[in-house]
Amino acid sequence: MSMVDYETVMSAAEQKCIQGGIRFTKRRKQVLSVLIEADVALSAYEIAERCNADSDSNMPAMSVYRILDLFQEQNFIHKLEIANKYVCCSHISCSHEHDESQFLICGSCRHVEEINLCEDAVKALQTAASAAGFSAISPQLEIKGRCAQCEQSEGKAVTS
Amino acid sequence: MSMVDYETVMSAAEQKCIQGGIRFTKRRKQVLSVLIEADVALSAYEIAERCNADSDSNMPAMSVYRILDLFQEQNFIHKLEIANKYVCCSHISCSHEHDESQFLICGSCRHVEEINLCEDAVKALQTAASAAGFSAISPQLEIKGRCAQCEQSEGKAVTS
DNA sequence: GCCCTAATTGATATATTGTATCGATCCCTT
DNA sequence: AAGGGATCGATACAATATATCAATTAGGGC
Repeated sequence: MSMVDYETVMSAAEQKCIQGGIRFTKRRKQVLSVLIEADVALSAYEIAERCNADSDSNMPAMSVYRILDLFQEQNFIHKLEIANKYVCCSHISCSHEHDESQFLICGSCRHVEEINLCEDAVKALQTAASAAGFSAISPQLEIKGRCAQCEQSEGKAVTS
Repeated sequence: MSMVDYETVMSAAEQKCIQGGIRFTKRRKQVLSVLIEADVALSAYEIAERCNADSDSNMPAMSVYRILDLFQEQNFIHKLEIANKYVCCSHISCSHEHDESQFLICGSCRHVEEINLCEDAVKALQTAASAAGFSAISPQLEIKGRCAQCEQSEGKAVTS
């Protein structure tokens, strides 16, 4: 999220918008900025709040949802459906194809960590999925777990 | 879900409640019945509707949520957080330990299919998770994909 | 059997997340 | 400059979930 250079990502996004025939408007820049600069996954309403935090802008949640939908189509962001939150894709400015992404999500505090699974594990998932008639699994995987901090602090079980 | 015998599951649940010192009340029986007999994952409000469908019962959604929480603690059911729906655990009446469960969820139509991953794939997930500081991943895995029917019918991409 | 206590339920309000709709505005193309 | 599609504003509403507190019910000891 903040490992990549802000300007690089923003201009890459702008280029991809132009190539896709859509506009990279002020609203859209605001939302992408917030997501690039966030070090955690954010809900749509949290994104709206952050857009409105330090300016005279009035970003309605409705617009955030519209822009998030657009960004998902463009593969600029991922929705973490387990957490109902959104994160910036770490490969916006990469020229190569969209990678698989795997996210660990803490069942207690909802902390999110991005990991890289070995290819074999991913292949095993693909195989199991196609055996069940699912022709394509999403390149994105959400895994619910329990982060070190929560594990340490108290013993309440992960809701399975 | 309906591969297991209704009576077997209900009485196993009753036994586990007694052992856990909680009551297996009429309300709770209603909810579990609905989930056992459902062949698809249901939302909390859908469960309430089905409870109220063919009787003079008036199950409020509030009660459904309370009972679902309880059942999750007892490992009677799973919440599919990607779909915001609930399914009966297929191992309520098993004496052995709670198995891993993996659910494929169609990103288009939300159809749910339960699969069994090979141990190696699960181990790979566990390893990757602990490398990232997640001490325990949930035994349940939700995988978003695209079911055969949706793949066939139209070409809209899975939201990644 | 009766009472005490804790578990369970009822009832209501409210928070959070997300979708639908329709008119206004902006901006590119001609 | 005008037409038309993309974008945005504004409002309403649906779906999912939590908080709270009073009322009721059910077991366990006497």
